Amino acid sequence: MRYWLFKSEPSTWSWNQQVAKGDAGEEWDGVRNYQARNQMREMKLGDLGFFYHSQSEKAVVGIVEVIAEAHPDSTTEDERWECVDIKAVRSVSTPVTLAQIKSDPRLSDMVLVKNTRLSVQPVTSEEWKIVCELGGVTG
DNA sequence: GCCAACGTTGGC
DNA sequence: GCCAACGTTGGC
Repeated sequence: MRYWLFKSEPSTWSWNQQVAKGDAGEEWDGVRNYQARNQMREMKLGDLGFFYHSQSEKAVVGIVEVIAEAHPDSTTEDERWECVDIKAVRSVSTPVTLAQIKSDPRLSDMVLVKNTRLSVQPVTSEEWKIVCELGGVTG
């Protein structure tokens, strides 16, 4: 089991929209970046991820589960691009803000901090645990 | 709205 | 294959 982080601008695709999809979930499509795509190729069914709102909110707002492994992105004919499907698992009790993450020395190596522009990122199990605690998610 | 960081493109 | 120019992302 591995952990990930999915970044989205709430004006493009928000946590509320993801939740509204329910267990059917949704393609994490539109990724046009090789690094981000490569992360998705590594994902396995049942892996968990944080749902992060960039731009105005800048906070981890929910937890998602991978429900389909990498497959062609239906929004393009270009076969280079693949994506996974994810569904909302639960909201975090308290959104964990970027400021909080940055101020916690235990999280200083998070990709979210070090490579701000990568939209799909790996999260270590240690980081996962800490952010869950900060978010009031008891597992 | 600005700008730094970074990825991509294209000329050579 | 290198690198300058350009475009995009995202934090502030």
